[in-house]
Amino acid sequence: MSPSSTTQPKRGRDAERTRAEILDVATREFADHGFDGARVDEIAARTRTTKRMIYYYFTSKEQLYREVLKQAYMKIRAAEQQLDIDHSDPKAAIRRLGELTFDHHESHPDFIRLVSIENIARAEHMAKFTSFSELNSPATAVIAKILEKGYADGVFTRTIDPIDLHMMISAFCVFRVANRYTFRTIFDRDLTDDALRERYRQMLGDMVVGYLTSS
Amino acid sequence: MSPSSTTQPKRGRDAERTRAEILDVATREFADHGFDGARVDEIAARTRTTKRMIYYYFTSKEQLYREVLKQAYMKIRAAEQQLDIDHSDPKAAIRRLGELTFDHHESHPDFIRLVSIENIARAEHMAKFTSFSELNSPATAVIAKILEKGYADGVFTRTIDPIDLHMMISAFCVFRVANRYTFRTIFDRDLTDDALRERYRQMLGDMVVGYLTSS
Amino acid sequence: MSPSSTTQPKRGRDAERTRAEILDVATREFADHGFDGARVDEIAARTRTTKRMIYYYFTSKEQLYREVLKQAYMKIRAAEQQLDIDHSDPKAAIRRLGELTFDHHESHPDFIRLVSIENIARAEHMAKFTSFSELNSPATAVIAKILEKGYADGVFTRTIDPIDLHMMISAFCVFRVANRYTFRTIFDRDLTDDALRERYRQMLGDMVVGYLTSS
Amino acid sequence: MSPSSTTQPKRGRDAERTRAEILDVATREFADHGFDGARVDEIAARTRTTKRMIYYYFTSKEQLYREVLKQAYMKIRAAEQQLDIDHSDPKAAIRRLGELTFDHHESHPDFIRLVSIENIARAEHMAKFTSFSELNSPATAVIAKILEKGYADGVFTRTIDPIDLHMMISAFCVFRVANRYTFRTIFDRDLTDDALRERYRQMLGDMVVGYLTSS
DNA sequence: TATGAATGAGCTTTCATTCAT
DNA sequence: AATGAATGAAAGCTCATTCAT
Repeated sequence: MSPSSTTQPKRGRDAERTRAEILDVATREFADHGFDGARVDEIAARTRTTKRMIYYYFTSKEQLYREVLKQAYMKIRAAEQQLDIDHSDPKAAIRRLGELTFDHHESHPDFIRLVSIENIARAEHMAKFTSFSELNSPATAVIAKILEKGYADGVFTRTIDPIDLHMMISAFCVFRVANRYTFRTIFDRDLTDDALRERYRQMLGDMVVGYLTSS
Repeated sequence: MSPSSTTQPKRGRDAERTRAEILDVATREFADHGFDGARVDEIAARTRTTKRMIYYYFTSKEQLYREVLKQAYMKIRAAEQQLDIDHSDPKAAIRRLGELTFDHHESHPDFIRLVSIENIARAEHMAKFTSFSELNSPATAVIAKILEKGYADGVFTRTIDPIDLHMMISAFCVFRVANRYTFRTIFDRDLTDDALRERYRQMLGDMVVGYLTSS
Repeated sequence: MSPSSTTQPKRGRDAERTRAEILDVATREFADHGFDGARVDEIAARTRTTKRMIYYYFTSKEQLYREVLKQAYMKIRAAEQQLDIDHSDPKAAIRRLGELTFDHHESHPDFIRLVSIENIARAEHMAKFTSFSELNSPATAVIAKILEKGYADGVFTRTIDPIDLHMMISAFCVFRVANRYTFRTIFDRDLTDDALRERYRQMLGDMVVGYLTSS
Repeated sequence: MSPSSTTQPKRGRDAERTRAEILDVATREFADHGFDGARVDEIAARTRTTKRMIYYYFTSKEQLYREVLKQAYMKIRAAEQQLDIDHSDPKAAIRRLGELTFDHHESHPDFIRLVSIENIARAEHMAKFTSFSELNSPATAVIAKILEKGYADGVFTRTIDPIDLHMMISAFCVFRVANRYTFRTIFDRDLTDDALRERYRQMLGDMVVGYLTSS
């Protein structure tokens, strides 16, 4: 319908594809080396376009990084939207949420690296985004519902703020992925070893349920 | 009073002091900006010596970083050696250990930043150290003893590996400090806010004791 | 006259020319001071471009040196291709070849200096070239032909390998140019003095012919 | 006898020994890397003394180099003094001189490298020596005598200046050693190969005798 | 005589960015 | 919309040398 779509459809789509490709390659580069360690030249080299194009589309290294970060969060949040948990059994539900979070972090190490990188930068890049509401995790809403049911049913005896519980779960899941390198070096234990996954997955659930039901 | 104060020359001399000063300033610079973001010029500027001296003492930026990291770990471990916990009441003991860890991380944010930075680098700088045994946390030994007593007394009902429990505690304490910037941006909550400290401090103890006593 | 002369922009553009200019100036700098003694800054200063451009075109000081060396050899070889010698009289022919080599070395002292420099470096820079076959002197082929005719005619009575004869001639011509400074200092004789040129030119011919005809 | 020899004989001798050791190590370093390529640190590292001592004894890198060069020439000249040639047969005598020169150069590649290096520097370091007369090769005097006898006996028919003949011989011997690296790279022939030595040794004699006896 | 500590000056190289069409 | 060529500024690092006793 749009005039451009009829006159130069290939170009238009290519532009979108090029942008996406740059973003994709940049995500890996930033996740691998941090903001300062990332090289615009390297990103360009791994793309079918040139360095000049990166500036053409993204203006600067910093803005490119911001777009990378934004997209990473958006993808994560989109995935979280899918959270479909049966609330009939609160214990099982909160355990299930923990597992989903656990699996999710494990399968998105680049995202976790970007978050670490952003924290090293004191989140000053994020601060330049226009909107944040869209980034707020839908997980907290799910947690809130589960807690509500749990308290109503009397199966949860200790009260906790949903955001705090989200933090507790995240801490466990993030640490395991984010700090695995130094942890392995010091304790000679690979927290992300396949053989240990199930152990930690269950430990998380036990920990959360233990917290909510004791006292 | 000291004889050296009268004989010491105008410049330099105390090589050990100069080295220590460089290390000190470098710790802040690396913690603030990461390895690639840190500037040797900046470190020099904040020291009474020159950039040349940094290379004289530390050979390269990377070796300086390694020394910074090593010293950071050694200081932390030295502090942990002080852990003096009364084991008579296992519940109270493990709670106390959690609090000490909690306080410790809170008061050493630079160390936590360095650890994050090192994990971004996949711990490859640490890997170049000669010895690691000295870095192994004494906390795990303390935990082991507490658990032993707890199981013997029958107050702890769920078994856990000491290293895993150390991980659980660390995850909570580290996340709160390391990820506070992105967390605040997204959830509008400063995890290190003074007003919230006691809440999280207690939450950690409840979480650990809850885990060990439930089931 | 050329259309490009009217449309060309103010700065740069002719990349090939810039490259050639850098190469030219670099040749002199390396020939004058050796690899380690040469200064990239100095090369830049004598060019219409900047130091940055040198790295843009040549990546590193070493690669620039390699290109300089390669080009020097190629120019020399191209000149040797012109060798047009009448083979009818073998004695005259080999004498003529000696003279051409003699003149050639005299008029290319920079090339001889570069060769000395490369030998100091044990030819390790040359070793990084891809192909050498192109550098093989065409002079040896010419020598081979002259020798063949000489032996067939019976005017040459001593056999010698063409490459060895090339070496004998080169040794004489190269030494006179390459070692003239120390020779002059010690023997107070400038081997490249104009007044002596003809004497040495003829001495070379006599030496070669003497070798081939005696015994 | 001297007072110092009785009061601190060890020190005195050590000083001389240290100087000699530095000179020895420096010779190799300069011969290996040229003047600019040589590293004072490296020389110090390979000595039992410190870098500071090098400056204590030799004032500067350049003066150290000059001493190295001077000593190298003096050793060579001292060896040449030994030249003991039977003059009864001029042909055999000049052939013998050539062989001695040939062997001499082959066994002192470092000297030849230093000479090349000095020529790269246009002999400006040598120019700063106080005396040169001592450096003048005694070989020319020997050559002069042999020539004299040869002309008197009528076995040599072509006249040549002794210094020029020395040059002719040196050119052959020096080139073979000095330019062997580039020569091997280009012609795939190692001029200093053991298997070829006798061939070139004889070629030199034939060349010289051929020159002196032809025409 | 001997020396450990210090250093100014300058080197090669890198990097994000913009010019000019 | 797209791009090859160019670049200012600064980074990490090196080197011969001297200070201060």
